Amino acid sequence: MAEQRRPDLAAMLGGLMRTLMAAESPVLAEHGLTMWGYVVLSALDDRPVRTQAALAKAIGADKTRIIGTLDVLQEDGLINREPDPADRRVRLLEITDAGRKARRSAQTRIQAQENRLLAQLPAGDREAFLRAAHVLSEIERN
Amino acid sequence: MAEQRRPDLAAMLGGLMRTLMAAESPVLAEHGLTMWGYVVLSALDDRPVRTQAALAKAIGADKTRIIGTLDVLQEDGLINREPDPADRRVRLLEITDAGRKARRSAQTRIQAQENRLLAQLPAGDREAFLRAAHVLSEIERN
DNA sequence: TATTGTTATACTCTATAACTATA
DNA sequence: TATAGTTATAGAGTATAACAATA
Repeated sequence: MAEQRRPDLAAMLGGLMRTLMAAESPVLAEHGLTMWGYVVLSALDDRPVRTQAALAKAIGADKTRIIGTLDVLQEDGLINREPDPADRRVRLLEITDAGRKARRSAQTRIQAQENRLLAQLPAGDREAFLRAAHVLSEIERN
Repeated sequence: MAEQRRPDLAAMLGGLMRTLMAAESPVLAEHGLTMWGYVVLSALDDRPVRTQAALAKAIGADKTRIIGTLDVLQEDGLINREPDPADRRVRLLEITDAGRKARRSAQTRIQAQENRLLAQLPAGDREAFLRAAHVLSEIERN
């Protein structure tokens, strides 16, 4: 159980993130999506989020930061966004069919890119890596 | 070998990075270091980098972006930075004893934090995760 | 008075280009 | 003229606070 010397985890993941972003941003651009646009569509596709405040919290962003993104997604017909009749302060959010289609198309391409990177790992490590990433990404999300 | 549905790797790692940064930035602050200051000290400690241009390339930063960081590190006595007698355009960089001490103290604390996170994984996954992160972080660095 | 979403402001980061001092 | 480092400028991204409209 002795700790071995190793590079900082944050440094390794930071480098990997740069590689991933470089590979994926052209795919997003082809789909006419920004990174934040893709993040928002993904959040709305994976689980319904009623309000902008709930969405902001779900993706770890400030409520003011997502407004421009929502404006564009709405203009592009990728989300619906309308006042809640029961409480007209609130805007109800919903991904449209076009939004779902765009997101899933982008995701397929993005995960294919990711899989090409992951293919450089032995199968056992690859599975453990994804499993571990999933566990660790959910930590402190409370 | 069928691909399973999974969350995007970039999304998982992005969330984990946020967790790591939140945990580690207080440690850096206690040591009087910025994130970039720590990155620079680490690069200079791990392998000698002669010039600012070489350092910038090694850490994936623009040459103009590191200048302010170097100014502070030099003022604080954590690095030496002097013109190369053989080519006075070049500044030779070197970590000082104080710099090495600060870096290693910070790194010990940072890795302890990281190990607490990693402790939530089964031992096999933890080792595979670190191994995979190391392999993947070195990709495309050419 | 409190809450949701919006706008305005300022601040930080970063990228680009212009500059200097050497070679 | 080319290169290492620096400075200046402007642009993007973000955070904070003030605001409008509801409740």
